[in-house]
Amino acid sequence: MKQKNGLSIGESSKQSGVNIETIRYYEKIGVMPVPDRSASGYRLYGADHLKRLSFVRRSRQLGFSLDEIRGLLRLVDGHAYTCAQVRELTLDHLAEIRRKIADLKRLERVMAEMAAQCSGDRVPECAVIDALFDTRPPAVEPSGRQPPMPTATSVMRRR
Amino acid sequence: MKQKNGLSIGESSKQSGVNIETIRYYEKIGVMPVPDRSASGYRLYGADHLKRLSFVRRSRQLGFSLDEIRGLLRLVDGHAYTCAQVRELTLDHLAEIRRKIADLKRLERVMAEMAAQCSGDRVPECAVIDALFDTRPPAVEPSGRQPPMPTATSVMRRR
DNA sequence: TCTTGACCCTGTAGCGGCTACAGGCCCTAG
DNA sequence: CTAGGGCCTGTAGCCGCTACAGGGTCAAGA
Repeated sequence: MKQKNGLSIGESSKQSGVNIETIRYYEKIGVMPVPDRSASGYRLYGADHLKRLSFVRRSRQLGFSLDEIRGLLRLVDGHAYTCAQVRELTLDHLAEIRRKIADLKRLERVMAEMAAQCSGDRVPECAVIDALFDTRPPAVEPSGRQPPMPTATSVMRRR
Repeated sequence: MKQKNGLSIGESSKQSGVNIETIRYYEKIGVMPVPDRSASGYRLYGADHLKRLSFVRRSRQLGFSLDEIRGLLRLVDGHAYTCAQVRELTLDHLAEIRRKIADLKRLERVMAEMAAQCSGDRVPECAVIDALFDTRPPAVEPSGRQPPMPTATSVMRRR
């Protein structure tokens, strides 16, 4: 598997935990650099590629968007980042996570309340359905934009 | 705006809070029924359509996927649902929300810890970057599938 | 009556972040 | 020499919309 000048994409995938298709995708969108190729056209990766792949994976796990990761990588690549810059991105992201948590907690409360209304009866009447058919507008809107989480998380108003 | 046989799509959009394009999209994917048309081909909506639109909107706000909503609507349309069936869907959904909250809270902790390591110095060394480059695997995997939230929410292992 | 502008129509393409294929080449083990 | 796994490129699909382009329709004002 291991050529003298690098690892195959499959080996890199195993070691970094990033899917093969995803590695090629990252290359296509410019998150990963174009790698060297073997004589027969196979991609060859070195230790620096592996580190970068792990960086991207880790950042994705932490919920950074690929765009945010591009920003982080630009700083890293330029060796020009300050800790303060990085912290700012991190804190922005943290704030967004907290917004999501708050939204989901409101959601949780509403769902739990709806479920609690259910008697489990066989009749075609159900508090949940009634609540969903209720046309009153929700009182709490989701806190700002949340593009990484397309399903809305706003909440019905208190009953 | 109001024709004798129904509301225009724009009026329905305003009253239901569902975007015009989204209403047409719902029709295309079969969540909304094909409406009557005026002589000139305009869609005409009645009170039942408005109720259904509100139902879908409300359910989306509560994080139900369109597929789950289709399930709810099938029950409603058949007038054959039991409260127990609906409650089951609701509780499933509630469990998923709770998983997401738990994942996000782990995330929050890790991000906050990382940010706290930051000194704000100008030097090109940063605890956040270091942590992201750290190749150790995360200890906590995300709890099951979470397709509605594509950004991963697994978390690095405790430092 | 004509014109303007708001509305509506269909159809298609794009978003993010992948994933899954189709149809081919390459490489190694038996 | 053949079978199988790996790798290649390119394209299409997933969700839940949103944003066009390129037209038709309708009502109010000059």
